[in-house]
Amino acid sequence: MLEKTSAQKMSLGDRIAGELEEQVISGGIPAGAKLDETAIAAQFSVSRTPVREALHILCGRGLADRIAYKGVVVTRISPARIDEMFEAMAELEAVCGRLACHRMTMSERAELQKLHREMEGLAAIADSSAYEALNTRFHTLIFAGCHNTDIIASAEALRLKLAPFRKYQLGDAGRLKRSSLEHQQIVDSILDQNPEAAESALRRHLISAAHEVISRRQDSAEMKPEETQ
Amino acid sequence: MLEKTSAQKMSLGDRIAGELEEQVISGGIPAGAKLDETAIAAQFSVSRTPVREALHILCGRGLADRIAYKGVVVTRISPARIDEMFEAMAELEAVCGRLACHRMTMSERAELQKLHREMEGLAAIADSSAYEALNTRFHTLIFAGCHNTDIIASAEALRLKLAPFRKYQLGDAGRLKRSSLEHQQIVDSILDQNPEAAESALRRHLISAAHEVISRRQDSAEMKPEETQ
DNA sequence: AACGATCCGATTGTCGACAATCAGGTCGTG
DNA sequence: CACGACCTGATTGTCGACAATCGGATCGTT
Repeated sequence: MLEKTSAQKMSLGDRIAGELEEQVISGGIPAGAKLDETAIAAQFSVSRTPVREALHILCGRGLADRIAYKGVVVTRISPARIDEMFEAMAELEAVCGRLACHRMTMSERAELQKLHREMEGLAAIADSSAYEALNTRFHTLIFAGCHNTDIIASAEALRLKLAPFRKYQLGDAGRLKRSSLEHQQIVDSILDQNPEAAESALRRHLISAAHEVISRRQDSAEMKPEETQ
Repeated sequence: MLEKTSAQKMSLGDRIAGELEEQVISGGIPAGAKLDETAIAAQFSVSRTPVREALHILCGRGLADRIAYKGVVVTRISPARIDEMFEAMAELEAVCGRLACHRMTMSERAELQKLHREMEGLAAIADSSAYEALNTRFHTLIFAGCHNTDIIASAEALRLKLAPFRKYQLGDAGRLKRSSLEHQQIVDSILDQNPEAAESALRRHLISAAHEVISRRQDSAEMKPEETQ
Protein backbone atom coordinates (compact mmCIF):
# COMPACT_ATOMS: atom_id res chain seq x y z
CA MET A 1 0.00 0.00 0.00
CA LEU A 2 2.06 2.85 1.30
CA GLU A 3 5.80 2.78 1.53
CA LYS A 4 6.62 3.74 5.05
CA THR A 5 10.32 3.79 4.31
CA SER A 6 11.85 6.33 1.95
CA ALA A 7 8.70 8.41 1.58
CA GLN A 8 10.48 10.78 -0.72
CA LYS A 9 7.99 11.60 -3.38
CA MET A 10 4.97 12.40 -1.28
CA SER A 11 3.82 15.76 -0.10
CA LEU A 12 4.58 17.05 3.35
CA GLY A 13 1.03 16.34 4.37
CA ASP A 14 1.29 12.69 3.42
CA ARG A 15 4.65 12.34 5.10
CA ILE A 16 3.40 13.89 8.31
CA ALA A 17 0.28 11.77 8.17
CA GLY A 18 2.42 8.65 7.91
CA GLU A 19 4.60 9.80 10.76
CA LEU A 20 1.66 10.52 13.04
CA GLU A 21 -0.04 7.31 12.01
CA GLU A 22 3.01 5.31 13.00
CA GLN A 23 3.19 7.05 16.35
CA VAL A 24 -0.49 6.49 17.00
CA ILE A 25 -0.26 2.83 16.09
CA SER A 26 2.87 2.24 18.11
CA GLY A 27 1.30 3.97 21.06
CA GLY A 28 3.84 6.77 21.11
CA ILE A 29 0.84 9.06 21.00
CA PRO A 30 -1.71 7.64 23.42
CA ALA A 31 -5.43 7.44 22.81
CA GLY A 32 -7.21 10.61 23.81
CA ALA A 33 -4.16 12.78 23.19
CA LYS A 34 -4.78 16.11 21.56
CA LEU A 35 -3.20 16.68 18.16
CA ASP A 36 -2.57 20.41 18.09
CA GLU A 37 -2.12 21.83 14.62
CA THR A 38 0.22 24.63 15.55
CA ALA A 39 2.27 22.47 17.89
CA ILE A 40 2.74 19.75 15.30
CA ALA A 41 3.51 22.35 12.66
CA ALA A 42 6.23 23.78 14.89
CA GLN A 43 7.54 20.31 15.67
CA PHE A 44 7.97 19.47 12.00
CA SER A 45 9.04 23.02 11.12
CA VAL A 46 6.31 23.43 8.53
CA SER A 47 3.26 25.59 8.17
CA ARG A 48 -0.14 24.60 9.43
CA THR A 49 -1.45 23.72 5.98
CA PRO A 50 0.22 20.32 5.49
CA VAL A 51 -0.51 19.48 9.11
CA ARG A 52 -4.16 20.15 8.50
CA GLU A 53 -4.02 17.80 5.56
CA ALA A 54 -2.35 15.13 7.65
CA LEU A 55 -4.96 15.42 10.38
CA HIS A 56 -7.72 15.15 7.83
CA ILE A 57 -6.15 11.94 6.58
CA LEU A 58 -5.84 10.58 10.10
CA CYS A 59 -9.51 11.37 10.75
CA GLY A 60 -10.51 9.79 7.47
CA ARG A 61 -8.80 6.58 8.49
CA GLY A 62 -10.59 6.60 11.81
CA LEU A 63 -7.42 7.01 13.85
CA ALA A 64 -8.43 10.43 15.11
CA ASP A 65 -11.62 12.36 15.73
CA ARG A 66 -12.40 15.97 15.09
CA ILE A 67 -14.19 17.49 18.05
CA ALA A 68 -15.69 20.83 17.17
CA TYR A 69 -13.74 23.73 18.64
CA LYS A 70 -11.91 21.34 20.89
CA GLY A 71 -9.21 19.99 18.68
CA VAL A 72 -8.29 16.74 17.01
CA VAL A 73 -7.84 13.86 19.40
CA VAL A 74 -6.63 10.32 18.90
CA THR A 75 -9.69 8.11 18.95
CA ARG A 76 -10.26 6.58 22.32
CA ILE A 77 -12.02 3.34 21.76
CA SER A 78 -14.39 1.61 24.14
CA PRO A 79 -14.16 -2.15 24.74
CA ALA A 80 -17.46 -2.48 22.91
CA ARG A 81 -15.97 -0.80 19.86
CA ILE A 82 -12.98 -3.12 19.99
CA ASP A 83 -15.43 -6.00 19.95
CA GLU A 84 -17.14 -4.57 16.93
CA MET A 85 -13.92 -3.97 15.08
CA PHE A 86 -12.67 -7.48 15.68
CA GLU A 87 -15.98 -8.93 14.63
CA ALA A 88 -15.92 -6.91 11.43
CA MET A 89 -12.35 -7.99 10.83
CA ALA A 90 -13.34 -11.61 11.40
CA GLU A 91 -16.18 -11.42 8.89
CA LEU A 92 -14.10 -9.66 6.28
CA GLU A 93 -11.17 -11.98 6.70
CA ALA A 94 -13.50 -14.96 6.56
CA VAL A 95 -14.76 -13.72 3.23
CA CYS A 96 -11.20 -13.28 2.00
CA GLY A 97 -10.22 -16.76 3.13
CA ARG A 98 -13.27 -18.37 1.61
CA LEU A 99 -12.63 -16.74 -1.75
CA ALA A 100 -8.91 -17.37 -1.51
CA CYS A 101 -9.49 -21.12 -1.39
CA HIS A 102 -10.35 -21.23 -5.06
CA ARG A 103 -8.62 -18.09 -6.29
CA MET A 104 -5.11 -18.15 -4.94
CA THR A 105 -2.47 -18.87 -7.52
CA MET A 106 0.03 -21.63 -6.98
CA SER A 107 2.77 -19.17 -6.12
CA GLU A 108 0.51 -17.47 -3.60
CA ARG A 109 -0.23 -20.81 -1.96
CA ALA A 110 3.45 -21.64 -1.89
CA GLU A 111 4.22 -18.26 -0.34
CA LEU A 112 1.56 -18.79 2.29
CA GLN A 113 2.93 -22.19 3.20
CA LYS A 114 6.51 -20.97 3.31
CA LEU A 115 5.59 -17.99 5.45
CA HIS A 116 3.69 -20.18 7.86
CA ARG A 117 6.68 -22.52 8.23
CA GLU A 118 8.89 -19.57 9.07
CA MET A 119 6.39 -18.38 11.64
CA GLU A 120 6.22 -21.81 13.19
CA GLY A 121 9.94 -21.60 13.74
CA LEU A 122 9.65 -18.16 15.30
CA ALA A 123 6.85 -19.34 17.56
CA ALA A 124 9.04 -22.23 18.71
CA ILE A 125 11.81 -19.90 19.83
CA ALA A 126 9.29 -17.33 21.11
CA ASP A 127 10.56 -14.43 19.01
CA SER A 128 7.41 -12.39 19.29
CA SER A 129 8.61 -9.28 17.48
CA ALA A 130 9.74 -11.18 14.41
CA TYR A 131 6.54 -13.22 14.55
CA GLU A 132 4.55 -10.02 14.71
CA ALA A 133 6.21 -8.65 11.58
CA LEU A 134 5.54 -11.81 9.61
CA ASN A 135 2.04 -11.99 11.00
CA THR A 136 1.17 -8.82 9.16
CA ARG A 137 2.41 -10.31 5.93
CA PHE A 138 0.47 -13.50 6.63
CA HIS A 139 -2.82 -11.72 6.89
CA THR A 140 -2.01 -9.45 3.98
CA LEU A 141 -1.45 -12.56 1.89
CA ILE A 142 -4.87 -13.86 2.82
CA PHE A 143 -6.44 -10.54 1.92
CA ALA A 144 -4.71 -10.51 -1.42
CA GLY A 145 -5.80 -14.10 -2.00
CA CYS A 146 -9.39 -13.07 -2.58
CA HIS A 147 -8.27 -11.18 -5.68
CA ASN A 148 -10.81 -8.44 -5.25
CA THR A 149 -9.51 -4.90 -5.02
CA ASP A 150 -12.40 -3.53 -3.00
CA ILE A 151 -12.57 -6.33 -0.48
CA ILE A 152 -8.83 -6.01 0.01
CA ALA A 153 -9.17 -2.27 0.50
CA SER A 154 -11.91 -2.68 3.10
CA ALA A 155 -9.92 -5.31 4.94
CA GLU A 156 -6.76 -3.22 4.95
CA ALA A 157 -8.62 -0.18 6.19
CA LEU A 158 -10.03 -2.14 9.09
CA ARG A 159 -6.69 -3.72 9.85
CA LEU A 160 -5.19 -0.25 10.08
CA LYS A 161 -7.78 0.79 12.61
CA LEU A 162 -7.04 -2.30 14.65
CA ALA A 163 -3.30 -1.78 14.47
CA PRO A 164 -3.04 0.22 17.72
CA PHE A 165 -4.25 -2.82 19.64
CA ARG A 166 -2.01 -5.35 18.02
CA LYS A 167 0.72 -4.61 20.50
CA TYR A 168 -1.40 -6.32 23.13
CA GLN A 169 -1.43 -9.50 21.10
CA LEU A 170 1.24 -12.13 20.95
CA GLY A 171 2.69 -11.20 24.27
CA ASP A 172 3.86 -14.50 25.67
CA ALA A 173 5.11 -17.71 24.11
CA GLY A 174 1.87 -19.51 24.86
CA ARG A 175 -0.18 -17.17 22.75
CA LEU A 176 2.41 -17.37 20.00
CA LYS A 177 2.10 -21.13 19.85
CA ARG A 178 -1.68 -21.00 19.85
CA SER A 179 -1.63 -18.42 17.10
CA SER A 180 0.64 -20.61 15.05
CA LEU A 181 -1.65 -23.59 15.51
CA GLU A 182 -4.62 -21.54 14.38
CA HIS A 183 -2.63 -20.42 11.37
CA GLN A 184 -1.95 -24.06 10.63
CA GLN A 185 -5.67 -24.73 10.35
CA ILE A 186 -6.12 -21.68 8.14
CA VAL A 187 -3.31 -22.63 5.81
CA ASP A 188 -4.47 -26.23 5.59
CA SER A 189 -8.02 -25.18 4.79
CA ILE A 190 -6.92 -22.85 2.03
CA LEU A 191 -4.46 -25.30 0.51
CA ASP A 192 -7.14 -28.00 0.65
CA GLN A 193 -9.51 -25.57 -1.05
CA ASN A 194 -12.06 -26.02 1.70
CA PRO A 195 -13.94 -22.70 1.91
CA GLU A 196 -16.12 -23.56 4.88
CA ALA A 197 -13.15 -24.72 6.92
CA ALA A 198 -11.16 -21.63 5.99
CA GLU A 199 -14.02 -19.37 6.97
CA SER A 200 -14.49 -20.88 10.39
CA ALA A 201 -10.78 -21.21 11.02
CA LEU A 202 -10.32 -17.51 10.34
CA ARG A 203 -13.27 -16.59 12.52
CA ARG A 204 -11.90 -18.65 15.37
CA HIS A 205 -8.48 -17.08 14.92
CA LEU A 206 -9.84 -13.57 15.08
CA ILE A 207 -12.02 -14.36 18.07
CA SER A 208 -9.03 -15.73 19.86
CA ALA A 209 -6.98 -12.65 18.99
CA ALA A 210 -9.76 -10.38 20.19
CA HIS A 211 -9.96 -12.27 23.46
CA GLU A 212 -6.24 -11.88 23.98
CA VAL A 213 -6.33 -8.15 23.30
CA ILE A 214 -9.27 -7.49 25.55
CA SER A 215 -7.98 -9.45 28.52
CA ARG A 216 -4.54 -7.87 28.26
CA ARG A 217 -6.06 -4.44 27.99
CA GLN A 218 -7.99 -4.93 31.17
CA ASP A 219 -4.75 -5.86 32.91
CA SER A 220 -2.85 -2.81 31.79
CA ALA A 221 -5.76 -0.46 32.21
CA GLU A 222 -6.13 2.71 34.26
CA MET A 223 -3.57 4.95 32.75
CA LYS A 224 -4.34 8.59 32.36
CA PRO A 225 -4.21 9.52 28.68
CA GLU A 226 -3.99 13.29 29.05
CA GLU A 227 -0.85 14.04 27.13
CA THR A 228 -0.49 16.63 24.45
CA GLN A 229 2.40 15.05 22.63
CA MET B 1 -24.55 9.33 7.53
CA LEU B 2 -24.32 12.75 6.05
CA GLU B 3 -27.16 15.19 5.69
CA LYS B 4 -27.15 16.23 2.08
CA THR B 5 -29.86 18.77 2.65
CA SER B 6 -29.29 21.85 4.77
CA ALA B 7 -25.58 21.37 5.18
CA GLN B 8 -25.36 24.45 7.31
CA LYS B 9 -22.84 23.65 9.96
CA MET B 10 -20.09 22.15 7.86
CA SER B 11 -17.06 23.83 6.44
CA LEU B 12 -16.89 25.04 2.88
CA GLY B 13 -14.71 22.11 1.99
CA ASP B 14 -17.27 19.60 3.20
CA ARG B 15 -20.07 21.42 1.47
CA ILE B 16 -18.21 21.54 -1.82
CA ALA B 17 -17.24 17.90 -1.43
CA GLY B 18 -20.90 17.01 -1.02
CA GLU B 19 -21.88 19.08 -4.01
CA LEU B 20 -19.25 17.53 -6.24
CA GLU B 21 -20.05 14.08 -4.93
CA GLU B 22 -23.67 14.51 -5.85
CA GLN B 23 -22.79 15.70 -9.33
CA VAL B 24 -20.39 12.83 -9.85
CA ILE B 25 -22.93 10.29 -8.67
CA SER B 26 -25.73 11.74 -10.74
CA GLY B 27 -23.50 11.81 -13.77
CA GLY B 28 -23.57 15.57 -14.08
CA ILE B 29 -19.81 15.33 -14.05
CA PRO B 30 -18.90 12.39 -16.27
CA ALA B 31 -16.20 9.85 -15.56
CA GLY B 32 -12.81 10.99 -16.75
CA ALA B 33 -13.65 14.66 -16.38
CA LYS B 34 -10.97 16.88 -14.99
CA LEU B 35 -11.68 18.60 -11.69
CA ASP B 36 -9.72 21.81 -11.90
CA GLU B 37 -9.04 23.42 -8.55
CA THR B 38 -9.00 27.00 -9.74
CA ALA B 39 -12.03 26.55 -11.98
CA ILE B 40 -14.10 25.02 -9.20
CA ALA B 41 -12.89 27.65 -6.79
CA ALA B 42 -14.08 30.35 -9.18
CA GLN B 43 -17.36 28.54 -9.73
CA PHE B 44 -18.11 28.47 -6.02
CA SER B 45 -16.57 31.89 -5.42
CA VAL B 46 -14.18 30.59 -2.81
CA SER B 47 -10.46 30.25 -2.53
CA ARG B 48 -8.57 27.19 -3.63
CA THR B 49 -8.06 25.93 -0.09
CA PRO B 50 -11.53 24.49 0.60
CA VAL B 51 -11.64 23.12 -2.94
CA ARG B 52 -8.41 21.27 -2.27
CA GLU B 53 -9.98 19.82 0.82
CA ALA B 54 -13.05 18.74 -1.10
CA LEU B 55 -10.97 17.06 -3.77
CA HIS B 56 -9.00 15.23 -1.13
CA ILE B 57 -12.25 13.94 0.30
CA LEU B 58 -13.46 12.85 -3.13
CA CYS B 59 -10.21 11.01 -3.73
CA GLY B 60 -10.40 9.40 -0.33
CA ARG B 61 -13.81 8.04 -1.14
CA GLY B 62 -12.58 6.63 -4.40
CA LEU B 63 -14.73 8.88 -6.55
CA ALA B 64 -11.76 10.70 -8.05
CA ASP B 65 -8.12 10.00 -8.71
CA ARG B 66 -5.13 12.24 -8.32
CA ILE B 67 -2.87 11.98 -11.34
CA ALA B 68 0.48 13.59 -10.67
CA TYR B 69 0.84 16.96 -12.35
CA LYS B 70 -2.13 16.17 -14.52
CA GLY B 71 -5.02 17.10 -12.32
CA VAL B 72 -7.77 15.38 -10.41
CA VAL B 73 -10.07 13.33 -12.59
CA VAL B 74 -13.29 11.51 -11.86
CA THR B 75 -12.44 7.83 -11.67
CA ARG B 76 -13.13 6.07 -14.91
CA ILE B 77 -13.92 2.51 -14.05
CA SER B 78 -13.33 -0.52 -16.22
CA PRO B 79 -15.99 -3.23 -16.54
CA ALA B 80 -13.67 -5.53 -14.61
CA ARG B 81 -13.62 -3.05 -11.74
CA ILE B 82 -17.40 -2.84 -11.78
CA ASP B 83 -17.46 -6.58 -11.45
CA GLU B 84 -15.14 -6.42 -8.49
CA MET B 85 -17.13 -3.72 -6.79
CA PHE B 86 -20.38 -5.57 -7.14
CA GLU B 87 -18.80 -8.76 -5.89
CA ALA B 88 -17.42 -6.95 -2.87
CA MET B 89 -20.83 -5.39 -2.28
CA ALA B 90 -22.47 -8.79 -2.55
CA GLU B 91 -20.14 -10.32 0.01
CA LEU B 92 -20.48 -7.43 2.43
CA GLU B 93 -24.22 -7.28 2.11
CA ALA B 94 -24.43 -11.04 2.53
CA VAL B 95 -22.55 -10.68 5.79
CA CYS B 96 -24.93 -7.92 6.88
CA GLY B 97 -27.97 -9.97 5.99
CA ARG B 98 -26.70 -13.08 7.73
CA LEU B 99 -26.02 -11.16 10.93
CA ALA B 100 -29.24 -9.20 10.63
CA CYS B 101 -31.27 -12.41 10.82
CA HIS B 102 -30.59 -12.78 14.50
CA ARG B 103 -29.78 -9.20 15.42
CA MET B 104 -32.51 -7.03 13.99
CA THR B 105 -34.88 -5.62 16.54
CA MET B 106 -38.60 -6.09 16.13
CA SER B 107 -39.06 -2.52 15.01
CA GLU B 108 -36.32 -2.92 12.44
CA ARG B 109 -38.00 -6.02 11.09
CA ALA B 110 -41.31 -4.24 10.96
CA GLU B 111 -39.74 -1.31 9.14
CA LEU B 112 -38.15 -3.66 6.64
CA GLN B 113 -41.44 -5.37 5.96
CA LYS B 114 -43.33 -2.11 5.65
CA LEU B 115 -40.76 -0.65 3.32
CA HIS B 116 -40.84 -3.71 1.13
CA ARG B 117 -44.62 -3.54 0.85
CA GLU B 118 -44.39 0.06 -0.28
CA MET B 119 -41.79 -0.87 -2.85
CA GLU B 120 -43.96 -3.68 -4.14
CA GLY B 121 -46.62 -1.12 -4.83
CA LEU B 122 -44.22 1.15 -6.64
CA ALA B 123 -42.95 -1.75 -8.71
CA ALA B 124 -46.50 -2.57 -9.71
CA ILE B 125 -47.08 0.91 -11.08
CA ALA B 126 -43.54 1.07 -12.48
CA ASP B 127 -42.55 4.23 -10.64
CA SER B 128 -38.83 3.70 -10.97
CA SER B 129 -37.62 6.96 -9.46
CA ALA B 130 -39.65 6.51 -6.28
CA TYR B 131 -38.60 2.88 -6.16
CA GLU B 132 -34.99 3.93 -6.50
CA ALA B 133 -35.24 6.28 -3.54
CA LEU B 134 -36.77 3.63 -1.31
CA ASN B 135 -34.29 1.09 -2.58
CA THR B 136 -31.49 3.03 -0.97
CA ARG B 137 -33.33 2.96 2.33
CA PHE B 138 -33.99 -0.75 1.93
CA HIS B 139 -30.34 -1.60 1.65
CA THR B 140 -29.36 0.86 4.34
CA LEU B 141 -31.77 -0.94 6.64
CA ILE B 142 -30.09 -4.25 5.93
CA PHE B 143 -26.70 -2.74 6.60
CA ALA B 144 -27.88 -1.32 9.89
CA GLY B 145 -29.41 -4.67 10.77
CA CYS B 146 -26.02 -6.22 11.38
CA HIS B 147 -25.53 -3.84 14.31
CA ASN B 148 -21.82 -3.47 13.73
CA THR B 149 -20.48 0.02 13.19
CA ASP B 150 -17.45 -1.02 11.18
CA ILE B 151 -19.24 -3.41 8.88
CA ILE B 152 -21.87 -0.75 8.25
CA ALA B 153 -19.15 1.79 7.48
CA SER B 154 -17.44 -0.52 5.01
CA ALA B 155 -20.72 -1.32 3.31
CA GLU B 156 -21.74 2.32 3.04
CA ALA B 157 -18.35 3.27 1.63
CA LEU B 158 -18.67 0.67 -1.07
CA ARG B 159 -22.24 1.63 -1.81
CA LEU B 160 -21.10 5.20 -2.35
CA LYS B 161 -18.53 4.08 -4.87
CA LEU B 162 -21.19 2.09 -6.68
CA ALA B 163 -23.65 4.97 -6.66
CA PRO B 164 -22.63 6.38 -10.06
CA PHE B 165 -23.77 3.17 -11.70
CA ARG B 166 -27.05 2.85 -9.96
CA LYS B 167 -28.73 5.03 -12.55
CA TYR B 168 -28.32 2.17 -14.98
CA GLN B 169 -30.33 -0.09 -12.71
CA LEU B 170 -34.06 -0.31 -12.44
CA GLY B 171 -34.64 1.05 -15.88
CA ASP B 172 -37.75 -0.76 -17.07
CA ALA B 173 -40.72 -2.20 -15.31
CA GLY B 174 -39.50 -5.73 -15.84
CA ARG B 175 -36.34 -5.16 -13.85
CA LEU B 176 -38.37 -3.40 -11.16
CA LYS B 177 -40.61 -6.42 -10.71
CA ARG B 178 -37.68 -8.80 -10.61
CA SER B 179 -35.94 -6.62 -8.07
CA SER B 180 -39.04 -6.61 -5.93
CA LEU B 181 -39.27 -10.39 -6.09
CA GLU B 182 -35.67 -10.72 -5.04
CA HIS B 183 -36.33 -8.33 -2.18
CA GLN B 184 -39.22 -10.57 -1.17
CA GLN B 185 -36.84 -13.48 -0.73
CA ILE B 186 -34.44 -11.33 1.23
CA VAL B 187 -37.13 -10.02 3.57
CA ASP B 188 -38.62 -13.47 4.09
CA SER B 189 -35.23 -14.95 4.92
CA ILE B 190 -34.45 -12.27 7.45
CA LEU B 191 -37.85 -12.36 9.09
CA ASP B 192 -37.62 -16.16 9.23
CA GLN B 193 -34.19 -15.78 10.79
CA ASN B 194 -32.65 -18.00 8.17
CA PRO B 195 -29.06 -16.77 7.77
CA GLU B 196 -28.06 -19.08 4.94
CA ALA B 197 -31.10 -18.13 2.91
CA ALA B 198 -30.54 -14.43 3.53
CA GLU B 199 -26.94 -14.71 2.48
CA SER B 200 -27.67 -16.40 -0.81
CA ALA B 201 -30.70 -14.25 -1.52
CA LEU B 202 -28.60 -11.13 -1.14
CA ARG B 203 -25.81 -12.55 -3.29
CA ARG B 204 -28.29 -13.40 -6.01
CA HIS B 205 -29.83 -9.96 -5.79
CA LEU B 206 -26.50 -8.23 -6.19
CA ILE B 207 -25.45 -10.48 -9.05
CA SER B 208 -28.66 -9.67 -10.81
CA ALA B 209 -28.17 -5.96 -10.24
CA ALA B 210 -24.62 -6.17 -11.54
CA HIS B 211 -25.79 -7.96 -14.63
CA GLU B 212 -28.35 -5.27 -15.29
CA VAL B 213 -25.83 -2.47 -14.89
CA ILE B 214 -23.22 -4.08 -17.08
CA SER B 215 -25.56 -4.92 -19.93
CA ARG B 216 -27.12 -1.46 -19.90
CA ARG B 217 -23.72 0.14 -19.86
CA GLN B 218 -22.68 -1.74 -22.94
CA ASP B 219 -25.77 -0.48 -24.70
CA SER B 220 -25.18 3.17 -23.87
CA ALA B 221 -21.44 3.00 -24.39
CA GLU B 222 -19.18 5.04 -26.64
CA MET B 223 -19.62 8.52 -25.37
CA LYS B 224 -16.63 10.77 -25.22
CA PRO B 225 -15.96 11.79 -21.63
CA GLU B 226 -13.72 14.79 -22.31
CA GLU B 227 -15.54 17.52 -20.48
CA THR B 228 -13.99 19.91 -18.05
CA GLN B 229 -17.07 20.66 -16.12
C1' DA C 1 -23.01 32.70 47.85
C1' DA C 2 -25.27 31.72 43.47
C1' DC C 3 -26.27 33.15 39.05
C1' DG C 4 -25.63 35.46 34.73
C1' DA C 5 -23.27 38.46 31.33
C1' DT C 6 -19.01 39.62 29.36
C1' DC C 7 -14.32 39.17 27.94
C1' DC C 8 -10.27 36.46 26.53
C1' DG C 9 -7.86 32.72 24.70
C1' DA C 10 -7.82 28.94 21.69
C1' DT C 11 -8.98 26.65 17.52
C1' DT C 12 -10.53 26.23 13.12
C1' DG C 13 -11.54 27.73 8.52
C1' DT C 14 -10.39 30.65 4.77
C1' DC C 15 -7.71 33.53 1.83
C1' DG C 16 -4.27 35.29 -1.64
C1' DA C 17 0.45 34.72 -3.02
C1' DC C 18 4.73 32.31 -3.90
C1' DA C 19 7.77 28.41 -5.09
C1' DA C 20 8.63 24.00 -7.10
C1' DT C 21 7.81 20.53 -10.26
C1' DC C 22 6.48 18.34 -14.52
C1' DA C 23 4.33 17.77 -19.49
C1' DG C 24 4.35 19.12 -23.93
C1' DG C 25 5.63 21.94 -27.60
C1' DT C 26 9.12 24.59 -30.04
C1' DC C 27 13.29 25.65 -31.72
C1' DG C 28 17.93 24.82 -33.00
C1' DT C 29 21.50 21.68 -34.44
C1' DG C 30 23.74 17.64 -36.40
C1' DC D 1 14.95 14.81 -41.44
C1' DA D 2 15.76 13.28 -36.71
C1' DC D 3 17.15 14.16 -32.23
C1' DG D 4 17.86 16.76 -28.18
C1' DA D 5 17.70 21.02 -25.25
C1' DC D 6 15.04 24.79 -23.81
C1' DC D 7 11.02 27.28 -22.77
C1' DT D 8 6.36 27.94 -21.46
C1' DG D 9 2.22 26.82 -19.40
C1' DA D 10 -0.18 24.39 -16.01
C1' DT D 11 -0.73 22.28 -11.59
C1' DT D 12 0.28 21.30 -7.12
C1' DG D 13 2.14 22.13 -2.61
C1' DT D 14 3.28 25.39 0.86
C1' DC D 15 3.23 29.53 3.48
C1' DG D 16 1.89 33.38 6.66
C1' DA D 17 -2.03 36.13 7.93
C1' DC D 18 -6.79 37.21 8.89
C1' DA D 19 -11.63 36.36 10.32
C1' DA D 20 -15.11 33.76 12.69
C1' DT D 21 -16.62 30.89 16.20
C1' DC D 22 -16.77 28.59 20.55
C1' DG D 23 -15.35 27.20 25.55
C1' DG D 24 -14.06 28.73 29.75
C1' DA D 25 -12.82 32.13 33.18
C1' DT D 26 -13.62 36.42 35.33
C1' DC D 27 -16.32 39.80 37.17
C1' DG D 28 -20.42 42.03 38.64
C1' DT D 29 -25.05 41.68 40.42
C1' DT D 30 -28.78 39.99 43.26
